[in-house]
Amino acid sequence: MGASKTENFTAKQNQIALIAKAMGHPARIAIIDYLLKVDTCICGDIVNEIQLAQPTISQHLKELKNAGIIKGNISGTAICYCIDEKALQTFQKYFNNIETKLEKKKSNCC
Amino acid sequence: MGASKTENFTAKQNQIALIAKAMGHPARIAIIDYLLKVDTCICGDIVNEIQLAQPTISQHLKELKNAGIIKGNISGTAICYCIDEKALQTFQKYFNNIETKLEKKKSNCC
DNA sequence: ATTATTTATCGTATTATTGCAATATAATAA
DNA sequence: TTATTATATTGCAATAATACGATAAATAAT
Repeated sequence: MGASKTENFTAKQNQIALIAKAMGHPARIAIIDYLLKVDTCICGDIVNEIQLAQPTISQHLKELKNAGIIKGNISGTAICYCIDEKALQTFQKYFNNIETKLEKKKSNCC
Repeated sequence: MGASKTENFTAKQNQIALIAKAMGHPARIAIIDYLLKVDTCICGDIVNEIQLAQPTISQHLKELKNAGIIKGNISGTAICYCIDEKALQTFQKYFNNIETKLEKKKSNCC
């Protein structure tokens, strides 16, 4: 693409967009869902859970990690991934703020 | 890209990813922020607010509309856009669910 | 040391996104 | 009708994302 003109926007806007973008793929939502379901942090059986090739899953994990949504821990030959709450909490705060603003405004164009 | 294999995922996962994807660009976050700031629903001065060409803004508006995040209303030659709360509420529900699950699990891999 | 296991990286084909100039469309105003 | 105004669409170039086969890297087991 033409690169996004990130310099036109605030740091906050770029940060929120980054997290949202990382969540903008069903495979990555499925990974998040799975990590929330299994109470212990799970590594490579995500490949079995989701019908995508191992390199593809690895790539998705990398993007979630870059966005700060998950974190990993080496454990033998495997790597244990789990949710990193910080990014999700940042995003939730943004959403709670949106809801507060929506409640205050009753005007609606349609 | 290779097309996303949406058929591998649940309707819910695809829906959440769709909304997140629409929010995955700082210009679109800026548009949402602006629509929340101006209490009356505003149309084309988004172009003045954000330093991008008019066709680019129009395209971003289209994507937000497709995701159900905003809605528009023809008003003379202008079009009045405003937040459509439904999609955002769907997303927030998903997030509140995540937070509930995170609170219940104290285990952490790192 | 050799082999098995697990995850990451590389290379590449395919498709999607970003951005804008040019142009089209639609409603209003003159 | 002929501008004027506001928004959408088209077309295109540049770049990013998706997916996977092949391969590498790193640890564990034999």
